[in-house]
Parts: sequence; C-alpha cells; structure tokens
Amino acid sequence: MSKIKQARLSMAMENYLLSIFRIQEEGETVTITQLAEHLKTLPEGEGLGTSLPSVSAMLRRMEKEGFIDIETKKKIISFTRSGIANAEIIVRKHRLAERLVVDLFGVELYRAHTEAHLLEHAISPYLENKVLAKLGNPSISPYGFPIPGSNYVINKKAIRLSELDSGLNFVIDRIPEDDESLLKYLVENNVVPGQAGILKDINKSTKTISILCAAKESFFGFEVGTLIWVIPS
Amino acid sequence: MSKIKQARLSMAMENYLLSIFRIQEEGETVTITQLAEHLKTLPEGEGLGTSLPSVSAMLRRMEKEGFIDIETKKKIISFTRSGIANAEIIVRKHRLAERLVVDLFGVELYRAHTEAHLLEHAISPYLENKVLAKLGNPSISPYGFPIPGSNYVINKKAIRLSELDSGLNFVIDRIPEDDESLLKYLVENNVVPGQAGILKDINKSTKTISILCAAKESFFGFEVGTLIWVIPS
DNA sequence: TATAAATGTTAGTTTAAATTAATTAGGAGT
DNA sequence: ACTCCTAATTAATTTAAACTAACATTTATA
Repeated sequence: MSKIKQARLSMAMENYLLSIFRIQEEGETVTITQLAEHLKTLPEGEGLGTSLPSVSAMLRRMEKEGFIDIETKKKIISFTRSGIANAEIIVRKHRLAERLVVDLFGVELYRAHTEAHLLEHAISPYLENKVLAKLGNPSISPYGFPIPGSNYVINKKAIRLSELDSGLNFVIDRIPEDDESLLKYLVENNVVPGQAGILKDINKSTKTISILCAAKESFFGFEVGTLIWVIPS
Repeated sequence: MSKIKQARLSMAMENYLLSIFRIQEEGETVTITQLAEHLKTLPEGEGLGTSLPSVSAMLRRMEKEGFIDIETKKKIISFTRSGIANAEIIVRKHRLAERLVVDLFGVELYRAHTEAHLLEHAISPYLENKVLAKLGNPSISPYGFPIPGSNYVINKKAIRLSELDSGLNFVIDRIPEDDESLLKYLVENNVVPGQAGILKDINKSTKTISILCAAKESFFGFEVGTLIWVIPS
C-alpha cells in the first residue's frame, strides 16, 4: 500500500504515458524511436511531439518525475510503480471516453479513438465515476481492449489472425484503433470485436488473408492480420 | 457572409474568450483588471493566468490574432467579428457540457460548471453535433444562460432579485454559476432556474433578502440578490 | 574488420504562457 | 497643484514543450 504520487500531469505527459503503455501492451520494447513513431498517431496538435530530441527530453523529465526508468545503456524504458499507476489512469479515461462516445453519442467507431484522445484529458476522477456508472462499468473498449480498473483480463487464447490456419472459425477479440481508413474498412465488413468469422484463406506467398464475417468478405495483407486478434473457436 | 477565421485556439485563449464574453454578458466593461479577476474563478491550473502582466500580454496576442480591439486609451476591450464568433463557439461548448454532465451523468449542479470548464476544450465540432442531438438541442444551460447558436434570447422582463419588491411573485431565470458554496446553498433551497417563488422580505437597512421557493426559505445579502435574475409574475 | 544504417544525444532556438518587481499614467480628493 | 490610489506597462525571468542541425554511438552486414 505505498503512496502513489497522483500527479497533476500535463497533457503532453499524459500522452507519453499512454503511448508507452500501448507499446508495452503490444509486447514491443519501448525505445525512443518507437515512441516518436507512436506519438505521431495522436491527433493533438497535428505532428507535434515526434522529433527524437523532443522525445528524449521529455523522457528525461519523466524520469525526474519518477514515472519511468531509463536503462543506462539507453535501450529500455520501463515504468516505475508510479508510472504504471498513472498510465492506467489515463488509459482508463481514454477507453472509457471511447465507450462513451460510441455508446451514448453514436460516434462512428472509426472516429471514437480520435475523439477520446481529446476527451481523456478532460475527465476528472469525479466525472469518471459518474461516466462509469452511467455506462454500467464496462470492461472493454469498443475495439476490444481492457479498461484498466475493471477485472477484465485479455483472453489467453487470443492469437493474431495472421497465425490462424485456413478454414478455422474464430471470434474477433481486438482490432487496431488508430488507423481511421483501415477502421472504416473493417467496420464496413463486420470485422469488429465479438463478431464470429471464418478464415477463408491465408496465403503465405502473396501475404494476404481473406475472411468471412456475417456474410461480408474482407481481404487484407499480413501486416493488418497481425493487428487483429481472434479467439479460435 | 464574411469568412470568420475558425482558428486552432489554445486552451488559454479559449478561456480568455469565454471570460471576456461572460463579463460582457453581465453588462460590465471589460478591463484588464476585471479580466484578471474573472480568470481566477477558472479551475484550470489553479491560480494561473491571473496576474495583470500575463493578461496584458495575452490580450496583445489576441489583438494580433484579430479577436479583439483594444482602445488606444487602453480602457475598453471589445470583440471583433471573429472574436465574438469564436467566443460563442467556446461558450456553446461550455454550456452544452454543463447540460451534458447534469442531464446525462447526474453531476450535481454545483460541480457542473467546473467539470464543463475542463470538457469545453475537448469537444470537437463533430462531437458537439452528436451531443446536441443526444440532448435534444437544449437552449439554456442548467444555470439558465442561453446556449449560443440556439434561438433562445434572454427574457427582457428579467430583473435582478435585488430590484424586486417585497411580496411579489417570480420565477427564477438565472443563477450564478461560479461559486460552488453559494450554489450548494441555492440548490439546497430550490433556488434554481424555472422555480417559482415569492419575495418575502427585502431589507434596505440590513441589505438582506429572504425568499420562499417550494416551501424552502432562503436568506442572503444584496450582492447575491444582484446575481439572481427573476421574471416577475 | 570496416563501413553503412539506425538510433540517440548535444547544442542552440523558438513559442506560448506564466511569474515578480519596478515603473508609469490617470483620476479623485484635500 | 500636489498627493494618492488604481490601472496598466515594461523589464527581466521561468518553464514546458517543441524544433533543426550536427555529432556520436550502436548494430548490422558486406
């Protein structure tokens, strides 16, 4: 029960915390270049916060604040206890905001992530509780990601669609959130969390995948296939 | 039909626009000191943006951006066309956010204004439309203020409670938004927009007022009485 | 092993927004 | 007219967060 510093975070720092969390969640190692890359997907300020020196400087600030450790050999960035706690707070607000705009306001799925990126910084702990109650304590985001604080844990049986074999049935677990044009395509073709489907063909030569979800057939490359997680069924 | 610059406003500038709008709405002249005073009521950053030189500098920036004119004799600050347009945008978001948190999330009235001050900066035009639709195109805030863009105009018959005579009946039109402890008292005693009441006593000697609203009697000074607008009935 | 590509840091600037401290300009009162 | 108070400005700093350009360090690969 150690006291976790519940800091007044700047918007920029909240974004960094969220990006680091997301990179870790994807199982990748957090490097400065990775981070700079990931921050580019954020809608705020359009193209800010992406240069390596900027990221480098911010990480040093975050280290001073006690949110992260930077390995001296300068490869690995990891959260401290305080860092993970604060990252979970902002990720929770983000995913709650996604649920909010989708469930209550009817925002289209492909825009929810972007809208949530603005809202996440504007939700006080008090309001968060009100929203949680209103939404019935949701445990996953509209894209299938766990909402920190709920007891939901990712299904261990989930695998990347690109690792499934032809002919097998599945249920969509998670889809990528931050590519609007891809999302439009996926939603259009019923490739959304909870949807059952069958892998029609996975082609190792052409690196393409075709699936069938609720009578709609979709077709995409392996890179996309690795971003879609499914539960074999 | 001139093109109004739909600028990317900083959060700080949005706050200034809103404060200037509010001061004008109250019928007072906008001076730098007034503004500094009003900005202190904002919850963001706690105590930031209140010093005279800060306000002075920001106003010069806003003049450069074409939002305001500053009289050379340095007394009067007024909006340009672009300024009023952008102020109305942020005021609309603010009051819509107040309605949102009250109507949908059950936030208590005394906190709504504060929560809205965070949310107002995080509502995109797209989301604003969704929220407007969800709330049924409201025309006034929970405190009784008009939402710009609706066709609502303030009732010309509205007067300050302090200007009403003893024994007269009224309906509450507007109550002040930015004093949480006062708001708690008012809500507690049914002094909310739309509520009918009777002015029991207005005492010129002690500068106090007592009213009766739905069986609850409240009691306050003239300063408060000037902040509550009512329609005599 | 040498060299190229990728990764990260230093150095020097910039901008927005804030601060304090000190100074000036305008009106009101005696 | 002089003094005083209020209102506003100037000056000099500070901080967070970003940038470019140039340099340095690692890693990988021919």
